[in-house]
This record gives sequence, C-alpha cells and structure tokens, in this order.
Amino acid sequence: MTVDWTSLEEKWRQRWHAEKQFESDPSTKKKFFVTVAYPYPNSPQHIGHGRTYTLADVHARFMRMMGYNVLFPMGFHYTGTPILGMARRVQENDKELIETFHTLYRVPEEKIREFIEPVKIADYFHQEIKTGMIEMGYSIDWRREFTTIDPVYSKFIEWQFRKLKEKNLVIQGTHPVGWCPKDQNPVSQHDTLGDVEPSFAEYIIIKFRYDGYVLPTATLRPETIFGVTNLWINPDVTYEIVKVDNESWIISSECATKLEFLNKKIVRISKIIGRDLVGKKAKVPERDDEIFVLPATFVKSENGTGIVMSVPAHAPFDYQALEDLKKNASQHPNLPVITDIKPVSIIETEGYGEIPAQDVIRIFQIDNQNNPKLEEATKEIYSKEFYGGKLKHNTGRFAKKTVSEAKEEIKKWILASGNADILYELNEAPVRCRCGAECVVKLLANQWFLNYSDREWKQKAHSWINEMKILPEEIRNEFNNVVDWLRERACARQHGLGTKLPWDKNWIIESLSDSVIYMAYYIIAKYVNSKEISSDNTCDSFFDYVFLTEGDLKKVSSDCKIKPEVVEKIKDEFQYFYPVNARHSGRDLVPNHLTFFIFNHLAIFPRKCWPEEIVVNGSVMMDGKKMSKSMGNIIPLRDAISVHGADSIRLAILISAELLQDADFNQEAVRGIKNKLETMLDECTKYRPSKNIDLQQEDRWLQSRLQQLIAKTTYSMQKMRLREALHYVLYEFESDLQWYLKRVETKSRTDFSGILHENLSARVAMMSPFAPYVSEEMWSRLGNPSLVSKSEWPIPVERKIDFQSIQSENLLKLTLGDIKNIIKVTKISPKKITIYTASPWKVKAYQKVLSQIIDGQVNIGELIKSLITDKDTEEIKRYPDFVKKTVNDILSESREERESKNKVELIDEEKVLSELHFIIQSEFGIPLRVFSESDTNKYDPKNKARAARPYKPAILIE
RNA sequence: GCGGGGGUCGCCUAGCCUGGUCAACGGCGUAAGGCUCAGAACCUUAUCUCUUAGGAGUUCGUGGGUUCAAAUCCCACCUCCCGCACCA
Repeated sequence: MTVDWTSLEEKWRQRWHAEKQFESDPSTKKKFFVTVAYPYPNSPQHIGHGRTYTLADVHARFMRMMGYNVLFPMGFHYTGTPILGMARRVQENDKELIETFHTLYRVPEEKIREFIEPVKIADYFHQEIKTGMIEMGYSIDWRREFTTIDPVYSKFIEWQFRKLKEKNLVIQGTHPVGWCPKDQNPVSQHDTLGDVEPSFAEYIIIKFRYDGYVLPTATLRPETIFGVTNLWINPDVTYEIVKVDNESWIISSECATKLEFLNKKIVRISKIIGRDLVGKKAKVPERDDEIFVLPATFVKSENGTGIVMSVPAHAPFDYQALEDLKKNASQHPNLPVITDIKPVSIIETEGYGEIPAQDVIRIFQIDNQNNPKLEEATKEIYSKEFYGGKLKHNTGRFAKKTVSEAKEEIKKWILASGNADILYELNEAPVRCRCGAECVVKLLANQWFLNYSDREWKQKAHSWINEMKILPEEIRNEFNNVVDWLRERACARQHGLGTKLPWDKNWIIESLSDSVIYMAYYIIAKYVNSKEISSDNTCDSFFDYVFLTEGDLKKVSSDCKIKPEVVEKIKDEFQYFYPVNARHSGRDLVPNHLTFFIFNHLAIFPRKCWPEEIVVNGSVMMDGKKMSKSMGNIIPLRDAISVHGADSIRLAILISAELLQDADFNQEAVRGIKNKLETMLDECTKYRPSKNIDLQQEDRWLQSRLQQLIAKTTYSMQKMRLREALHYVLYEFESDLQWYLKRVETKSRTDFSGILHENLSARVAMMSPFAPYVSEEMWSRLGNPSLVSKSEWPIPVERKIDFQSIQSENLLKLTLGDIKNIIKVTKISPKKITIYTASPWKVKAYQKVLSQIIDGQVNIGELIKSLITDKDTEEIKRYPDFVKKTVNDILSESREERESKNKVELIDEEKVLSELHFIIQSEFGIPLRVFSESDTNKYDPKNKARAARPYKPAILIE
C-alpha cells in the first residue's frame, strides 16, 4: 500500500488548525514555555535549520502530553545587515545572487524584482519559512508571531536598552571598523568584492624624533624597541610633512590618508624625498640614544607609515636589509657607520641562537631583501617568539617576562609617555567594497558597547550557569568559558534594519543585542496582533508593570491609554508563562546569542524570570558532508517535505545522532524510515480492542515488556535523548512484536488482537511527538476518535511487570538461539531434539551465586568455598567448571537482568521449555522433548544432561 | 597559541560519566532465503577470524599503566574538526 503523504498531512494539519490545538493561554494547569532561536529570513530554511526546530517541537509535544500547558511561539528576526547587502546586490543586478534566487530558492521573477527593497526580501522568506514550519507540523502558537521591526517591538527594545543603560551596562567607547569611504559605511564580508572579511590588525606607532620632526614607525612588536639599531626609509619615495595634532610628522602620503580615518587632524604641509633623510640621526624614545636613518628598498609607502624601525636581531627583513647594505658599503661613502651596526638581541627563544633572524634566513636560504620568502620567515619568528620567547636582561624592567605578556605592558608604557600611537591596518589589503572603492579602517568615535566585562555581571552569569539545566551536560563548561573571555561588545551600528538607540538616534541597535530577551515579547505580540495594544500604548511604564510588576496600575493605564483590566491581563499572562522553561538552539550560538541571552535576562529580570534550561544541538551533514552552497548539497526543507513527507524527515534527522553530534541526513535512511512508517500504518488497521481473554505466558510477557519500554522511553525523553527514545519506539518495540507474533502464530492462536491493539496504541502515542501526522492517522485507525496529540503520554506501571514471564521468554529465546547455533556449526539436519534442565541443587547453587554477585562477591574461590559448606549444594565438588561458567553467565548480563532473576527466584524450566516445541515443530518440523537432569528415566544416550545449568539447558540434537 | 569536541567492527553512529550487561545497539550497505508473474516494498538470516555441539581467538587512534576484569579509569603521544568577536 502506498500512502499519499501530502494529503494525509494536510488532513491532520487542518484538523489541528480547526481545533486550535496549539494556541495556549494561561490556565490552571502547570505551564511549559519552550522557545527556539528565531530565524533570520534571508533564505529559505534547509534541512539543517529543521533540526533545532524539530527538536523543540518534539519537546513541546512531549510536554503537552505530559499534561503541561505548553507555549511554543515563533518570531522572525529582520534586524541586521546581510539582507541590506542582498538588496543592494539585486539592485546592482548581481548575476550570481539572482541565479541563486532563481534556481535554488525558486523565487518567482516578479518577486526578485521587488528585492531591491530589503524588507521585501525579509517578508518573502519570512512567509516561505513560516509555511515550511507549518508543513513540518510544528506545534506553534501563530497568534504570537512578530518581526523585529514591528513598531511595538522597537518600543520593547528601547525599554530594554534604557534599562541596561540605567544599570550602567551600556557604555561608550571608540572602536575600529572596516569602512568604505565612498559609501560612508562600515563594510562586512557581504559588502566586499569577493566576500573578503575586512579584518585588520593593531599596529603601534613609535615616534622617533629628528630635528623637530617625528619619524613614526608602525610595528606589531613594540617590545622590540629595545633592539632597534636604525631606521629604514625608502630613498625613492616622496614623503609628506604633515601636521598631526600639533606635531610635524614625516610619513608616506598613504599613511596620511589612513590617519585621517583614525580621527587625526591632518594638515599636509610639504614634501620631502626619502633620500634626503638618509644619514640623518633620530632619537629613540624611552632610550637615551640616537640611531641613523638608512636606505632600504623593501620599505613600501603603503605599509604602515612608510618608515620602518630596524630590529635586525629579530626581524628577518631588517637583518637582510642590513646585510645588503654592508655588502654594498662602497656605494654609500657618506655612511661609514653602517659596518659598525650590529644586531642587538633582546629575546631568547628555545631553538634559536643569539640572532634568531639570522637563523631563519639561513633556513629559508634568503639572500636579498626582495626575496618573497621573507614574509614567511617573519611570520614564523613572530609566532615562535610571541608564544615561547622571553625578554633578556637588556630590556630594563621588562626583563624575564614572556613576550606575550610584555607586549601589552610595553605598549601601554610607551603610549603613556606620548611616544606612541595606534594605527590600524587591513590584513589583506587592498579590500574593495562592492561599490569599487578601496576600504580603509575607520575609528568610529563614541561607539556604544554592552559591557560584558563588568565583573559583577560576569559573576552573576557564572553562578546562574552553574545552577540552570543545560543539555547536554558537556556544554555547560563551554558557557563558563565564554563568559570568561567575553568583553565589551559593540551593540549599535550605523546601518541595517532595526531599532534606533533611544538616546542617540544616529545608531541602530545591532542584531545580536536586540534578540536577547525577546521571548518575553511573545506575550505582548498576541495583544499587538489582536489590535488590543499598539505602539501608541506601549511606553516604558507599561513594560515595567508587565515584566517587572513595578508601578501603579491606574497610572500605567492612564499613561498608556489601555484599560486597566487589559494591562492586568497582559501582566498576568507574562507572569504565568515566564520564565522560559527551555530554550533550544544550535551549538554555533553558544559563544554569542545563548550567552548574551543569559547575561541580559539576569540584568533585566528578577530571579524568578531567569531561564531554566538550555538545550543545544549539533548541526546536520548531508551524506556525510558539510552543507554548503558551493557543494550544491543544500536541500530546501520544503522541497524535502514534498518528496519524503514531513514525518520521515523529522525522524531521519532525529534518529541519526544524539544531541550534540552532527546528524547525517541521507536519502536512503529517509526512504527506509518512510517504508517503516507505511508498514506500521498498515498494521494499525488489523487489530481491535478486546476484553476477557485468558492471558498466556507470551501475553504477560508482551505486556511486561510494554511497561518496561514505556519506562525507558519516558526516561530518555526527559533527558532529551531523543535518538534513544526513538530507538525504543521504532526498533525495540518491533523486535518484541516479532517474537510475540512468532509465538502466537506457531501456537495457532487467534485471540491476541486486543493485546496487540493495546501495545500499538502505546507505541503510537509515544511516537506522536516525533511523527505527528502519521501518528494521528494511526491513532484514528486504531479506533480513537480524538487526537493523539491531545492524548496522555503512557504511564509505566511497575506492578504490571511480570518478571517470571520475562525470564521464561528469555529462556526460550536463548535456548532457541543455542539450538540454531549448534545446527549451524555442525551442519547436521536434525531429526529430533532433546533438552535437559538443570538439577534442583544446581538451581540452588545458581541462586546463591547470583545473590552473592549482586552483593559484590565475584571471587570464584570464595564462591566455591561457600557452596561446598552448604549441604544442599555440596555436590558442586563433582562439577568443577560449574561455578566459573555460572559466574560468567551472570556477569554477561545486565544489572537489570540480574535483579530481575533474583526477584523471580526460580522458574519451572521444564514447563517453560515445553512451549518451545511449537516453534521447533513449525521451523524444523521435528519433535522436541524435555527432561530434567535429575530424572532417572530420561533419554540421554550421549550423556549430555550433566552439562545443564540454570537458564542454560543441555541440548541433544540428532 | 587559547578554548571546545572527536578518532569504535565497509559507511554513519550508540556505548565511555557510574569498569563486568561488549564481538560491542541501531541504521545504511552487502549476501542468501521467503513473499511476488516480475519488480519495489516488506519479512527472515548472515555480515572481525576460526570452529562438525551451543565454543575459542583477535579488536574500539597509538604506546604504557591501574584492576580478578578496560572501548569505558589514569599518563604520554599521534591525528581530525569547530570557535576566537561586533557577523547572523
């Protein structure tokens, strides 16, 4: 039978919708508030996105069945810059992007044309993603939907930021960014040609002085000031004399431009050619001596200031330039000093000699200053010395410090005396903006930051992280690490969609900062959507009242012009649903969003509203490979749904890995699951409830197993070990069913329909959070008029577990297995089979051994001793192997099994095993006889009976 | 470099915290058989090596150690992946 998944899903979706299944309002029930990080609508969602949402949905559905009033809402994060960049690219007719919209995302032509407007892009993918979520069967309360550019949301964010500012957690500072001088805008990766991330490094400008002028050099290694022997200047470059904040600097003209963007006041005075400076003497700051300015061709005007300080002992370029100069000393008759210049070693590093620069130059076989390998040599020595180097005695008070710690101190020291400054330099210059202009680094003045460096705030975050529930447990430590290294974070930018900073309208609140407490807004959104409140009503006192229960109801009501009962209702709803009970997200959000989420909740809300639990999941791989556009292996979720159906996808994603692992999605697995579901669905029409049958052993067994499976599945669900839970529901149930059917069929029974119905019903109920659509269908085919998503999660009943039957059926299975094994190994075709159960004294001995093992005694010698002293079991002497084998038998079973056997005490093996003849008869068509080892009249031609042990009968096959 | 997570029987994965349940779950793949006109699907069985009696041997990145007992605990090493910021 083939199933029409599309219409099956549609049918149940409509019923859920009609019955308002997932809309939740405050009630007298316990609540459970589960949220997921909302999507950024700049593309349709793919299988990978589906994982987090599916996980959260399963959680929501499970808790609903456990009797909670579950709220699972969804919003859309419009704030941010990527959509802006995309709109610009559409306007510029970017072929690649339009092609992606066309073929991969299948956006209609007329829509693409609208995409020059950023909000249209967001709106389009918003609807696309929402439809996908509905199709996936997510049990979302859509009345609470919103976007982050809704006016009321902005009011809410303004409130949030005023609160943070009141608490001094928003501070102001200066911050460098990649910048397009033409667009007058910061640039990120999306804005550059070739999508280069405009990264930059901080250089320290060190001011050497000559004749009233400053000769600045830029370096990454301020600590090497102690090893400077000379300056390098390019004799052929024309430098500029520039007034920089009341000093006269001699720098390249490129450098002058860079400085302008770093908020320096620049006045260009005149020019000077490099060679005119050669041979001059410059004063070294912080050192009471002078050095010569020497010529070098490796010096480029576009790098740094165009002047370089020379540290030949530790910088390969400098060493080589000096060597080159010495070789050609005859060409510089006016510079007799050059032969006297010697490298000054100031850092010692394991693996290097006195002059590390010389060492690397030898290793890299470099012979002149224009050799490209010098770059590599420089990098190597830099990193080795930075992490492993120590400053020598000739570095004053910094002696003996490691380079990594001294660097920062020395920088501060020189800066403090006014002999240094800071220059930012793009790492991979030139970086070009999409508009074509070359990017620079701009120092944005008065940038706003969230002060995650705040000691007290960090402390608070740490202690809550240690207290809250975090799944999986392994990730808790990572949160603590993040809190430790987090520092000030820019929380506003100058372009993008979003809310303006309330006290400084030039800034827009950045997207990772306006998405940290929005779960509270889901309560508000319902009333915005129902038009009961609007942005005219929502002032700070309203939020104070609803979220913090601060202020006076009457005053709030008149301030906001909302009826007091409405204000009160909203407040009560918030107070009912908050805190967030579970927040789900991918692990990529641990170092940012999830941690900010904790920080901000602690800052703004009272203790009772702090989030209770975070659940983190890994990502999804496609056939073992990372998903990426360039690999072309991104499958839009909606495409996958139309091919495989939502349920199969949900199961495939969840069953392939535990929480934190990357899940692998592959087509074969999905198909397998789909077939399995179809078979199961078929089964659900076969069985009907029935009463009053005579329960046989296998019936009691199946019922007991059901209880055990319910207990195990429930436990796994509570730990969010969904793979494991699914495993029980899909596979362990299956194998139990298989055995049961074999048993009843070989016994030619016809009265078991009710038993299977009971079993299947529980199974379907437990499957419904995972595969909601098909479970509804199964549920209804099993004869239930109501919805399974509204049903109760099965409760395991311990007293329904009959350990006797469990042991009995196990004995049958094991014995059957042994018989098959013997037949396989001996390759005989059996004519008849005889089974011998162990003598009563062996059973006694077994029980003694078992109970002693449970008490922790595994020493075989001790066990034998205690058995011999007991008259009932003294016969053990004649069977030296018995104890060892029995101990092994017992140890090779689970603790559970042992306990269970210990509880049962003894089963009548002879009686149990006689049941086996049904199966033997049906499978081999031969007779089976059972004797006790102690039966003196037994048929035992090969003397096999003596090998019998409890739970391990002896077997004779002829 | 710092921080985090891995390396398991063809592939993907579970087990590791709390040592004996482990030749190690399950899925995929492969092979044989059943069902079928045939196929798909489904079901059964097998899938480290050896074995004419239910057994034995060698395995869980490598090398040591602890223990009656180690995939699991400890130490060292090799190796792969991810994050390191103003970007969602």
